[in-house]
Amino acid sequence: MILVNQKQIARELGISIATVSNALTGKGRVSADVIQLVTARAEELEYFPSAAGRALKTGRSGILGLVIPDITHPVFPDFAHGVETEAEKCGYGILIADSRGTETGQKTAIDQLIQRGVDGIIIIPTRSSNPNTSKVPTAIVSTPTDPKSNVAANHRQGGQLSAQTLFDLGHRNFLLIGEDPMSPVQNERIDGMKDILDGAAKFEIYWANEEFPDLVLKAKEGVTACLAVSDLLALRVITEAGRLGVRCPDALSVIGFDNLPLGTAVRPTLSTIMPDTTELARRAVGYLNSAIRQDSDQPSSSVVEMGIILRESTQKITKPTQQGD
Amino acid sequence: MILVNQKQIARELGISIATVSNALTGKGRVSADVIQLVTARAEELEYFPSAAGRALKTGRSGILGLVIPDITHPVFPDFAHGVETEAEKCGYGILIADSRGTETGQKTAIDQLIQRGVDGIIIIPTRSSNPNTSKVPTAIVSTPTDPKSNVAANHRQGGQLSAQTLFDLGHRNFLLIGEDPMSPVQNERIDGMKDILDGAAKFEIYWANEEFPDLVLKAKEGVTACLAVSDLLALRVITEAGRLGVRCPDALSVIGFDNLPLGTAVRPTLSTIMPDTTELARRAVGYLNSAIRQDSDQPSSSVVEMGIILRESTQKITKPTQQGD
DNA sequence: TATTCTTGATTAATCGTTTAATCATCATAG
DNA sequence: CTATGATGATTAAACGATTAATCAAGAATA
Repeated sequence: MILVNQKQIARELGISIATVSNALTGKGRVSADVIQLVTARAEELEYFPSAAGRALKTGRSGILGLVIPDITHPVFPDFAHGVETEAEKCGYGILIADSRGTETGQKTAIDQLIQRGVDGIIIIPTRSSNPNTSKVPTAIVSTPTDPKSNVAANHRQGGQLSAQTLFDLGHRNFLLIGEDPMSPVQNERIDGMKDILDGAAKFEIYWANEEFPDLVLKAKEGVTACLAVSDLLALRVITEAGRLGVRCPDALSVIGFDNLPLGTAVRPTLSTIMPDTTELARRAVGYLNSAIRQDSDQPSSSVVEMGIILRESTQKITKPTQQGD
Repeated sequence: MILVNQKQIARELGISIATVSNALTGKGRVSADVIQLVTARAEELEYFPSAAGRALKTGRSGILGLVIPDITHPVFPDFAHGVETEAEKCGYGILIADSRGTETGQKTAIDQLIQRGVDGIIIIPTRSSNPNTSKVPTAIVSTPTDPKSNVAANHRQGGQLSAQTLFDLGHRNFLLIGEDPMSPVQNERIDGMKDILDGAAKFEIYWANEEFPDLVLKAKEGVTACLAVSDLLALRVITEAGRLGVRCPDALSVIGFDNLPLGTAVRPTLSTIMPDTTELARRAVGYLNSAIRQDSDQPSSSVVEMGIILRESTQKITKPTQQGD
């Protein structure tokens, strides 16, 4: 397999290398027929410009770095997919690096990427970390309350959507379930729920890492709806309820977050609040792209609204809420 | 931010560029004190060798490509994580490309990666496709029955493990549930189950895409165990059973595949057959690495055994099987 | 006819690193 | 005292693409 480069094309056609380059990139002054000739020959020989050669001269590698705290986090695949397709549209490839959730891991991941010559980096930061972003354009995908965030999903609005939807279905006695009270994302979701329910309905908050509610007891107390901060948690609620004889959605409506694949596998299928990861990815890449090109008219931060997918796990309340204990 | 390169270090120390390069790579003949001097100065200036410059000269980019049919496939994250950590150990970065499950997508993804100068490619091929592997070293991660496969998980043995485990718990009347009868992976898993059960127990096979079994009826017919080819399917079985009043695991033991995160969220928690994706990734990278270095003593194909994780969804049979219908 | 413009192509330098070839210096051996 | 070697450093040529500067030749203008 002989390596085919511009030199070879130039030699075969008896012209200079510069003309080949100009013909292929359409930059200098080249006659139409020479362009024709060169592109045809390049096609025949299956010529691909050398990434290294081009990068060296232009100082741009055409590669973006993607730093994620935990590749196994369920939100990641959709996001990565979006980043990848959007990046491709802009002519970029995606180099992934896992920060393993630690701040030092994040630092080395970023350094690695810079070392490999990426043109820019998309970072989903580990909790409350301060990624060093001086050496290369950066897009930070975090939460709306994070001041460093460039792109974020509106978790709070998602929480509002979650609560409002079930409120509108007639529910007035809620269980709000988070997992980790230290998680900013989960707290924002819970805050959004509270925005709607405060003063308008009865509700209790549980953090599953600390204590999981007794669903039978809660049902007896009049709870008819459960708002979970994640689909995994919602799944736990549904199945726990099922085994305890609290029928879902007849006796208990449940809604989750993130639109995981499990949502269509579980019975009843799971209603969920869905961050538009594709849009998130588009904005992150778009932001980064114009940061690289130094388009200064770029918004410093944008927030993506969440949507809802209604399935079987949520339904209109069937019996009036027992307001008493 | 001034770009710091070997030239600058050389100028500052009043020595030649070649000496700087030699000192840093330890290749030519350089006195110990000069090495000391150069490395110290490089450290101070935070010098990083230019990936482009090095790649151009050496013809190696230090980057591996990873082609996956569907980034949202639940097995992917673990695998990608393994590939990434293992690659880093060997000094490689990982460029991901999504083939979108189509053969043309796969072809363009591979071309893209080659164009970007990757040193090798790991491919999880789309169904029964023939990835063109001529231009660059390739490791194909497929199934043991795929003749092109270099690394594979032993799905059949996994199926055997699944069936044997429940057989050993006393079950004699099985439901085998797949999703897509066209999937090689699922068929191999089912074949493995049949290896154990054929002649030793009663069993029926259902493909959920075509028809989902009536679990109440099946329970009445004496079925006590359900072997699903994926955790998602197992989840559906568990929750479907739950809603129909077939108690799990008391009346029905269920086991899945892939060790998805949902397995610990669902109640009862889900027993599962687990492909060792970390090991798979290690072997894929290892294979590719030695293919790149042209170590010819490389096994052409290796198969990774599957393991099992026992949780609550499987248990010893409580009542004797009703053999008759 | 001499001059300027335009067009199309070539030269040569450059990006940062590696590496073969060369050179200078000094020590050792003949 | 000269030849040989070893050592440590330098020169210069790559790698492949891009691009500013230059050049040649024909067309248009004065």
